[in-house]
Amino acid sequence: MDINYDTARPIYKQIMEYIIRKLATGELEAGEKLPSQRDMAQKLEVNPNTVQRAYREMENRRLIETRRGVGTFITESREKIEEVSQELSEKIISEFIEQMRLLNFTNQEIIELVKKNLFREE
Amino acid sequence: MDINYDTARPIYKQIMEYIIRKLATGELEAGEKLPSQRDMAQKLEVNPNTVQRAYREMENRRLIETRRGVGTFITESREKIEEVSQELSEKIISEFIEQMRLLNFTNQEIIELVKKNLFREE
Amino acid sequence: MDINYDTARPIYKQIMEYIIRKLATGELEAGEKLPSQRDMAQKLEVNPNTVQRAYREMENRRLIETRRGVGTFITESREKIEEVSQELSEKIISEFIEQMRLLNFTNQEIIELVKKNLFREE
Amino acid sequence: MDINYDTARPIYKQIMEYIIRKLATGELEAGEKLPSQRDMAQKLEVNPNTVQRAYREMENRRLIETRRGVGTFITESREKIEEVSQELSEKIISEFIEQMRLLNFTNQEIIELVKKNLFREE
DNA sequence: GTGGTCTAGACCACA
DNA sequence: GTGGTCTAGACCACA
Repeated sequence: MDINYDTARPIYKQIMEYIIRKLATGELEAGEKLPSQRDMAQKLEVNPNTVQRAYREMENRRLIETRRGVGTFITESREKIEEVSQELSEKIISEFIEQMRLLNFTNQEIIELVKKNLFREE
Repeated sequence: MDINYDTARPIYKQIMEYIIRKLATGELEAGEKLPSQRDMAQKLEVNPNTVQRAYREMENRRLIETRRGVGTFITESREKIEEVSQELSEKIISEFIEQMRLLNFTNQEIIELVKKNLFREE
Repeated sequence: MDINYDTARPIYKQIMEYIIRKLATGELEAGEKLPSQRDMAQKLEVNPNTVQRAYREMENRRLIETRRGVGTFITESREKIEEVSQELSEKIISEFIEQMRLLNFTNQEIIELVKKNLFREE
Repeated sequence: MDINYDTARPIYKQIMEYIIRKLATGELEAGEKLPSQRDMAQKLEVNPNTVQRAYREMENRRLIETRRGVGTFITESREKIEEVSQELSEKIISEFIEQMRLLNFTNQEIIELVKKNLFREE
């Protein structure tokens, strides 16, 4: 994972999205053990507080569970994982559309612009 | 214009984007006079300092020109306006695509998801 | 005369320096009549208040004299003119040297850099 | 550093030039950490907001990088530092020459006047 | 502890 | 009236 220190995007959110992406793409699975906060911090070269915050927020959303003395685990609930993954992509798409609408682009124009960009980058 | 006071998005950036959007859609034109800082602040119900910061950052980008004692004006350079407008939509689209790619969506899936969302909202 | 609206340099000072330069170079002479504030403002496409301020400051320095109902005149005192002209160039030079010294340039380096720039611009 | 509170020169610009001068003379180097906004403000006896503005403008020019929660650092790019240092002295010299030219001084006269002033001040 | 945003308000410079 | 600078201080986000 590449942490981007320049961007306005907070690091703890980058970590959360990194994990949710891994869930969405199947690289991480239900019940799997996550690296300890300490290890994760070291691996990402990031302050342990920052990892803690990311884990805490994911725990609040019931995406992960911390078992004292044992470690941190992805939830066993596949529904929960599915839900969070969906949420992430839904959010990305709807924010994108909202912003394009503010620029007065029509549906057709939005589709064309997306296509153009998808091809250009190949 | 709707200022969102709750969001993480700083007000001064919201003001900047509001003006850039108006330029992109042609509601504001090259050389046009902007409301004075005080008037804009009153209209948006924010502090004049906040408006000033938005104006100042746009001046640093050469998008607007301020003349002390006179007022604040959109640049005369249509190229500059075009450039900044393009930049805005380019940035929105490429960030969107980048995020979708990270989620392992294929080009085809991205297009389908965009279409689905565009129609659903109608 | 070209007024520069972009610069941080206030217009009224630009007007003052413009007139002092004309005195320094002999284009304007002792006792000569200046354009009325109104005419000057029109010629320079500038707010009459601005011209008034420039005239007022020059009057404070006894460089010009206003005779009510008659007009505004350069002082008759050649010494005064000489003094103000000198002052202007002295000020320009000593501020320049001070700034270069702050950058730790030696006398020799300053002279070399000035020479290089004088030639380059020819 | 001496802040001049009386002058027309804004404090935040004085801070910027102070730092750029330190870069130009090598007292500050690429990658180095700057004092925190609060510390710098206390040291200079100015308001933290004023320091922040100086830092922010330098960040806009990519001269420094700030990381929230971590601190403020000189850019790693030696080229950038070189560029900004050069810019500063270039600007000082060319503005000086421009003003002298307006007073109809010849190249030779400008050089003589500079020399005379450099020696007088010793 | 470190940076970021915002408000309220004073005072100034300029046109 | 219009923009520019600065202070004091609150509150937040992040590491």
